[in-house]
Amino acid sequence: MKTAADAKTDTSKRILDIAEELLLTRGYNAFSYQHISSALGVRNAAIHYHYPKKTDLGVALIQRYRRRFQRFVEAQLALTPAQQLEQYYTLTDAYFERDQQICPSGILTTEYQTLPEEMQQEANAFVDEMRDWAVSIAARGRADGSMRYAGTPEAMGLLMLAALQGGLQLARTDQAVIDVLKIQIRALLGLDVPLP
Amino acid sequence: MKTAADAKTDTSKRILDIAEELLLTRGYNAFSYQHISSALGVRNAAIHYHYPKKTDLGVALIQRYRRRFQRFVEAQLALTPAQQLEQYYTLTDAYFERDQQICPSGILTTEYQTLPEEMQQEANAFVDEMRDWAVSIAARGRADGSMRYAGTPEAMGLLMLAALQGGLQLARTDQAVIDVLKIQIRALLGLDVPLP
DNA sequence: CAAACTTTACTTACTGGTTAGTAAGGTGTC
DNA sequence: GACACCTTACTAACCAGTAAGTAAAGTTTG
Repeated sequence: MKTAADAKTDTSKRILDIAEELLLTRGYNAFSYQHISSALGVRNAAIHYHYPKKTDLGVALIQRYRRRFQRFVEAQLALTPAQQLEQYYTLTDAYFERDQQICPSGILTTEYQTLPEEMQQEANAFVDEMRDWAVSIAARGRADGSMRYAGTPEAMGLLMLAALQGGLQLARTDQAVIDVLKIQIRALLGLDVPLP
Repeated sequence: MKTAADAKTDTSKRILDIAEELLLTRGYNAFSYQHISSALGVRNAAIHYHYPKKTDLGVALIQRYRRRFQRFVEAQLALTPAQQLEQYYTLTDAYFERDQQICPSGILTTEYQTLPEEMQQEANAFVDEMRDWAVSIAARGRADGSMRYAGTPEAMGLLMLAALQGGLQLARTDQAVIDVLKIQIRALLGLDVPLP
């Protein structure tokens, strides 16, 4: 009898884990099947067995992000907008603390022009989902009166997404960037700065 | 007699121009000397004659950006902060309209971990200079009363830089991003929206 | 229950293409 | 004839991807 865990082979999942690490630190064009196979202790062709083309691996990576992000969002539907923002911050910190990774949308949109079309489409969908979530935080915050800011929720959500995406990249040259941006976004939203 | 123009050979400059286009559309890791030589109609080794290592080309590119950006900043010292911001917007638009390019700091910080150390140092300096300029706009705007915003000028300048850097990348999936961000940043600075 | 097969998850060994980089030579100009 | 600016011709490394084979586990069938 097959267990649910068999659906995704252990090796298959470990390939995704290693590829994810490589994608967020080096970018899609700057990692190879060699990197993965040597990290995993198998031969090159073994990676091709699980993901025949590099495009297949790239698409699988983004799809996993999308599923994960959807669960992340759903798990926080009951939180206040301010709490949701803090969760977003926690996510951002987690990326940076793990080898100065940047967020997936940052890699995918930066390398966009060189990505195969199937990856571009997945990237579009992923960016849309992240943007929708940021906008919904801004919209709910305004609706319940907990956030006060200029402009529309659509624009404010987009600004938060863009600033944190750019911020994670800039943090590689100065790690203080993230904290400064987190505080500034709270300030622009009219939120009280949490006591240390 | 040598003219001043000979200091930088015509071919040498054209290599930089083509490399710049490739860097801002494809990224440093995703363009090769082949791309340049075929675009220029010369052989591969001719590029190596002018820039022996790819690192040399990369460093030369960033240094040219830095000189160009310094002239850009100096040419606008006399403008009001709001006018300086509009010039920054114009620069941002120019990138996007040219084959959906992104800003150099976006490429350099995203690919940062894979860049040779000499390029990393140049990139650090370049990012610092861009950041300083953004901060100075926010600072002068507050000082002369033309801009009203929450937080410190340092934080607000950094936020503008991060948002526009991220925004140029996100614009590849939705071109309306830039305009939305430009309007939102004006709003957050308490600037009147210019009439269309 | 066991022999016969099919499938899974690899391996070895390879191809053809691209990469940065080099060495040596040619050509025109001051 | 020295120098600037290129060429041809090459190397060694790496890249994604493929073909064929293998060992073990699972499945089917007599």
